[in-house]
Amino acid sequence: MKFSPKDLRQVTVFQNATDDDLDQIVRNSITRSIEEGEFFFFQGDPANYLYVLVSGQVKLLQTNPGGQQVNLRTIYPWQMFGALGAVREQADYPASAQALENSTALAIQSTLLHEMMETRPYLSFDLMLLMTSYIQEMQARYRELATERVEQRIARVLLRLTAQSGQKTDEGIDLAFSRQDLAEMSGTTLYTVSRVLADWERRDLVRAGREQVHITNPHGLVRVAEGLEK
Amino acid sequence: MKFSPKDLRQVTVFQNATDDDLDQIVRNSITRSIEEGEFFFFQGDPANYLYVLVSGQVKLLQTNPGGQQVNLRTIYPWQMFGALGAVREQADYPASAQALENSTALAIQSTLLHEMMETRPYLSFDLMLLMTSYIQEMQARYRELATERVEQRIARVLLRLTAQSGQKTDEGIDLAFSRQDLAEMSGTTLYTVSRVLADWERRDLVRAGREQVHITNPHGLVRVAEGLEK
DNA sequence: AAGATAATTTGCGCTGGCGCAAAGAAAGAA
DNA sequence: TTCTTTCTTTGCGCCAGCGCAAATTATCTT
Repeated sequence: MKFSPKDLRQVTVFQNATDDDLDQIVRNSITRSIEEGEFFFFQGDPANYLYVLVSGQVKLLQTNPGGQQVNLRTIYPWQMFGALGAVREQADYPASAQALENSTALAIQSTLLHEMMETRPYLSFDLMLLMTSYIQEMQARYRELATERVEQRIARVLLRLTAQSGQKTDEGIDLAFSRQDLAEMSGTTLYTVSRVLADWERRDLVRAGREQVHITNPHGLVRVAEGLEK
Repeated sequence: MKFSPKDLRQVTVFQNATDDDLDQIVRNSITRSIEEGEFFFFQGDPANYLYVLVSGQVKLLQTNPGGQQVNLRTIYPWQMFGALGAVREQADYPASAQALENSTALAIQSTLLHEMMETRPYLSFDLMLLMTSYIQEMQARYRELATERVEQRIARVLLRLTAQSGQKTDEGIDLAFSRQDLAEMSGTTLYTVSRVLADWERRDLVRAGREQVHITNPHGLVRVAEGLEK
């Protein structure tokens, strides 16, 4: 997986970086490729690197003491991950990062980031803006989990995924996720996801396949997410 | 409610500020006092100010389209709030801020903050650190809500409140919150909170009164939060 | 002290969603 | 092709937690 320093400008936090900055980052970083199912890092590991995904797809997940998992977010190319641990000195990653498909990422030393932040105000500012958007998203998801019922939450997950990664075809939108994935993303179980999708299929909102959801009626799905339907 | 600019150094984000900076902030800000139950701002208002609580207690809450509320966080003196909206230009507050008791806060113009951030790198850096800690907290709470049952979540809320504001007396810890408050904080209903507290009282973990919870056995409560009990 | 108000408790019935288990379907391996 | 693995569906029973309603208790007024 080849890329040039300037590709890094697609990363929101690096959009204001100089060419020199980008060169320096790439020179001092390493490229890591891992296969589907493997992990870039685990929750609790010392956060010595922060990552920029170059290709593939990565999910961030948290595990509770009992071993249950929650999906926090899915990472797409040129998004940063692992930054939460890496911005603090001596911190640990608060989540694990698992590749959903064969993936390549640039691993940037946390210490390098710290050094750069000292002399480049744009960096902490842009990082701060990124963090605020994450907070807002987490707050919204928290509210949804606390107040909305499963059907709505699954609908929201599908709509969010559509915005992030949906492949638009002539007739609707294709999403490639298993029932288990969707369950972790919406805070429910794969059984319930399966039943809900089956119901939606009867109502001609989606067509569901193995590790695949095809949204035929996005507008109807929005109505479900709003709680208007039913 | 009188205070001097130097008091602002208790605010984590201002701990590295110069005396001049603090003077300038106070000179360009206004002090707002409101009574219990009133709001400093509402979700959706344009975020023209960010606040520092001087005295009292404020809760941040989000309302969904259907009108249901979720408690996001409780603010104590010398904590900042409303910053999430205020750091972005032209943004709205993502939550409402309601006084839990008569409260006074310093209202700092968002534009002033923006200006200061341009020339004072420590500001965006410290804000960024603050934001990362919020994210981690929200992620943890999200995970709890998704994977843990009500009893555990209420126990965690009580323990979190203990750490933040608990008045330690000879025999345990006093917390002043209504069943409704605790319900909103743990994502459940006041009925369930009432029943759980009644059960805990039988098991000598707490003593409950009107708008009051007295934790007699914090260690036992930790066991409940961990899911070990029962 | 009596009345008004607000917070809390608790009985009761209900249901949304969980999760086991077994069967079916799709994809991959040999 | 056949076997294996992985994902998905669905019947079934169950229960945690919800929420109404009515009673009880605490606090505040006058």
